[in-house]
Amino acid sequence: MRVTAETKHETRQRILAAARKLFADKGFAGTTTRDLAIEASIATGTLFNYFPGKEHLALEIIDASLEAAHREFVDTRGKGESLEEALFAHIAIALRHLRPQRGYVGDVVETTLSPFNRSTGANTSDSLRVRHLETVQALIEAHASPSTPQPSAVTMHLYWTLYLGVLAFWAKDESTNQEDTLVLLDQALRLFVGSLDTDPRTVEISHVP
Amino acid sequence: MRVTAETKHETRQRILAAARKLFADKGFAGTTTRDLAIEASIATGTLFNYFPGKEHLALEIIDASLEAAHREFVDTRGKGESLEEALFAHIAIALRHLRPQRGYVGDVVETTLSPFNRSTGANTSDSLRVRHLETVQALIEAHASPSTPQPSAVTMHLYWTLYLGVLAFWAKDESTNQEDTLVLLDQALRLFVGSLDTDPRTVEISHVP
DNA sequence: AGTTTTTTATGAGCACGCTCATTTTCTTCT
DNA sequence: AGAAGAAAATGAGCGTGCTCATAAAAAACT
Repeated sequence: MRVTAETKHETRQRILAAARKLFADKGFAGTTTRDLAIEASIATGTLFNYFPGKEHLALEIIDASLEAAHREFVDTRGKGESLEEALFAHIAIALRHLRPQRGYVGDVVETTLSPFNRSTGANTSDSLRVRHLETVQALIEAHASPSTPQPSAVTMHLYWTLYLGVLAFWAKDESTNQEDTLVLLDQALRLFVGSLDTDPRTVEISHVP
Repeated sequence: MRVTAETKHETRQRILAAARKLFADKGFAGTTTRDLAIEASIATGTLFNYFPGKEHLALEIIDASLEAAHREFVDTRGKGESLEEALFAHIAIALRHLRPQRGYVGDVVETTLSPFNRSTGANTSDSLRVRHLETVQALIEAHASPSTPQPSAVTMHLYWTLYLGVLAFWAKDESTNQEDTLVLLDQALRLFVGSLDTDPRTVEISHVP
């Protein structure tokens, strides 16, 4: 039993290694599941015994990078940091860790992380989003002034929207080291953080055409 | 030549009608190009003589709705309207016109309108985005106070991001008549409009980790 | 060790979006 | 009207991602 379990783990890693290599080389769409199988020395069908699909494979790679980023973020928190600075660092670190996957993050995000995504139970993409949002919410609460209300679901949706927008820009950013993305990130966060203190309950819906 | 030209137009319309019907009935993913061909009484290959692909079909349907919405918007402009009110009306009218397509707008937007989208020249999705952004930019300039700077590319990207976020929410909104979406829309626009007067040039990039 | 039961690997095959050589239909020229 | 050329329709077929009956291997039992 021991042997088999280890073998399974090795096969899993071999598949992930193949995916990292081929996705980076030929892109996500340019890599076929048959390519992956050959690179990992397995049959085409075997891949699907380990992962529910090609997309999930990319998601797992991205997830690992984001987890590493999160650990670095937690380890490097300074004290007198503003909420905006903390969020900026959180995302900037994530982008740095995602750099090897920059070529294909878009392919996965657009179909899987997007809020358009049909939410089919608890999968990796859900946990990825939930984990990120929980971190952000915790940061907001830690920095909240007494007058600041608890962030609503709508507010968090807005945050996620802005986050995806930044990711999208970054994936296509041609500027050196994607430094333009940081300008966008700064503006997006300023917008978001600035909106936290305004009370969203004074909304008028009456001017619907 | 007359006859053929008319016939071609009729076939085109028949395909679009088939797409409207089947996409609404069985969803975008649930409709195969073979289904569409049968419904439109043509061969599978013929469909691709009229449209570059299945996705483009959905896009054209959505585009038509948005064009109708735009005409209505232009026709119903009141005078003493604030920028926020104008943008609100612009989008709310669009959502009303898109209602028949609500079930599958997401499928198209996530892969085609998303800024992740590889921009391959001038296609329908590009023109759709460009047209929308031009309208918005015109509205902003029409309402601008002298102190307000011309909206930058980054600002417009932020707007587009927020717009897609609203669309995403709307597509999944289970509340009666999607009224929750209007709350989100209001908050998103307040955020955006409020940010227009702040000068984005005072950005610091030095606090990159 | 031999037998049964469970787990894992395999690759032929499916449905899909889409292509393209061929056939069919329409137009133009004499 | 008939021949030659142009335009459009056709459906067999390709390459996908993924499935599933079957085979091989491992584990659990006498």
